[in-house]
Amino acid sequence: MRITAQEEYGLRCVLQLALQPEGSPLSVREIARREALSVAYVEKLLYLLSRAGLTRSVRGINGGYCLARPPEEIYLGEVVRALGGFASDAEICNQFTGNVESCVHMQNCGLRPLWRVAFYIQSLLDQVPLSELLEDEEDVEHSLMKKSRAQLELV
Amino acid sequence: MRITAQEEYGLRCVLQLALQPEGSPLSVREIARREALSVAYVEKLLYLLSRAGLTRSVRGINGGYCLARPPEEIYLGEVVRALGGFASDAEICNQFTGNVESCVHMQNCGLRPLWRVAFYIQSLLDQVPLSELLEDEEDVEHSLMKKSRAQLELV
DNA sequence: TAAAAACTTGACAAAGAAGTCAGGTTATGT
DNA sequence: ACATAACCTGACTTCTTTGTCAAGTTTTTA
Repeated sequence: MRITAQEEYGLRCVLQLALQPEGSPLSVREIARREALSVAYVEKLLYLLSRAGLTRSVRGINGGYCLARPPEEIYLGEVVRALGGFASDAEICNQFTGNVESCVHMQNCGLRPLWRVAFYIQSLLDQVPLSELLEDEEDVEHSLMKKSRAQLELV
Repeated sequence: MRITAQEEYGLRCVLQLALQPEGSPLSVREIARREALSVAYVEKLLYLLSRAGLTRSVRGINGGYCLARPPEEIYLGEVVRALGGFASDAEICNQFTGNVESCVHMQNCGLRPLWRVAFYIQSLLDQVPLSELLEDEEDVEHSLMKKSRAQLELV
């Protein structure tokens, strides 16, 4: 269970865009400078994010990248998925090398609860907007708990 | 954010041990057969788990591995950490290649909230005992939510 | 006490992820 | 219109993680 390098760096780029005043694009060169990453790598990350519809590029001499939506409407879960994120249920089954009787889709697979845990975590990340990451960090954990509770009350 | 292969397979081994009646060890050969993994790989995984104090080996001709504690007292978080799990705060800083001003330990690092999210997830996993994974899977998600709420009420 | 079954552990090879390169295409400003 | 700055994207190299190998050591049973 790890946050991959690609997710970390990709999120750094997204957060730089979130700090930018709306409507003024930030160039790849500038993002790369601020995060001490190579220009080529930042290009690749933003390509992945744009492909997922999270960022938007402005071409031309004063171009760059913007968020496709305001930071309040972009959720951590989306960013994580765009950057390679969680494996889907189907992918898990395809890559499974073990005996068929233990497949995730079988009733008797001991790991199914683990995947439920993973999906639960994913659903929490889908409730954290970027704007929250920019606020006072002490709030994040508390906010997550509140969201957990809200989810519980629906059950 | 991914569950690594090592975590998945290691947890499979642990769950096999948890299904075993207490006091009767399960051989590496048998675990490997049930999970369709190589004997060598299962040896390595159990070595990691024993090193972390989660399993206990019984040598000799009818030996094998047991859980070091009953399934109710072994938590998912421990298993994940034993298998390579989450990076610590210090490791994150050591491997950080970017500019020093953005280090996790600096006040102005935009990623600190992300690490708080990671730690929060970890604390949830530390509240899920193996015994719960063996029960009806529908319960797991609901139980996680209850635990989130309990944690919230402490704040 | 000897053989067999089992665990122990470091070193290594194969597979996969991370990051780079190179050669595009598109838009802007003069 | 042309030069420039910027984005676009597949192919490639490098590095890390996975999983295997091999050569032990320990314990039990006959």
